[in-house]
Amino acid sequence: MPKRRRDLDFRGNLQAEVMSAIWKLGEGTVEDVRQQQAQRRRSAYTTIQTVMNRLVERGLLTRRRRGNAYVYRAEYDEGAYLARTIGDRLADASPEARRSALVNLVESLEPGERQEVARYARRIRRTRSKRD
Amino acid sequence: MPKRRRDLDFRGNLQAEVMSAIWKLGEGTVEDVRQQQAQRRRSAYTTIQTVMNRLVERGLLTRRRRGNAYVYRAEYDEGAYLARTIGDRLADASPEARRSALVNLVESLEPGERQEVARYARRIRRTRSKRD
DNA sequence: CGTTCTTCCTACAGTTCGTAGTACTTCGGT
DNA sequence: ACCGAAGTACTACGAACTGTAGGAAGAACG
Repeated sequence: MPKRRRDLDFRGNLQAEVMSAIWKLGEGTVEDVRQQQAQRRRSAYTTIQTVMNRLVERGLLTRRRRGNAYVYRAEYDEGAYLARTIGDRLADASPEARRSALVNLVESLEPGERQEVARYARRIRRTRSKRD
Repeated sequence: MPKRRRDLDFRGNLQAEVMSAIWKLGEGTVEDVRQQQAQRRRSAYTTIQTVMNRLVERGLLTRRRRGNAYVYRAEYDEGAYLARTIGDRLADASPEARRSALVNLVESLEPGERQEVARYARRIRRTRSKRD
């Protein structure tokens, strides 16, 4: 009987859409998020509400009252969330796969990003070598 | 009504366990995979079989006959799979989040890995700068 | 043939997701 | 003080995914 709960993570498309909207807006009400959807395929108010409350239950969003309504915000910013889920994946992998994935990853970066990664890596190295 | 299918991806624990076993073994039969489970919580033969066949349906495993039984192998090696799912995540993220996640990621690497990443990044840069 | 290994097909209950209706609450007016 | 609009809470439901596995049936061997 399935009972897991990968702690932080969401699989659904709508959930991803909601998180994405909140990250973009910084914070927002149910209606705000709803307005972010293309007017064509806009969900019912209650649909978004349900999804958002489920995300609150799971600790991905928090909400606080503002007047009559609730304003939701993300518990983690997008970068942190991303880093975390990626880190989890890497953590579960074998060392070889990890290595291989990193190489692939570097390969896929934009030149600017690659440069920044390299620079940052070097910086850490310099900083830490003083202490070791 | 949920209809998605994130193409390549699996969420279940048992599925992850199976993939992991196959990656470790290189290839294997249902029984081989089953033997990889701790004897305590070993699933029924048919349970593993079902899961493996579902993974075949989704293109994560392939199988071919060997005598009476089927031998399963992974369609993608672990590194490729990992790189791919991570790449997908990064692709969906905003540029800032992407950047931030990469920095976090570099931070979390082992010194050796970090060095390798930096070296590899530099190598690509050198190689490609000749052409630009 | 009977036993054994395996496969195929079928089933089922627990969970997540998307979707939304209904009924209640609360606030800003009139 | 009463009404309508906005928002919330609660409830529901079907589809998909998962883990779990039983039973029928085929191939293989003694």
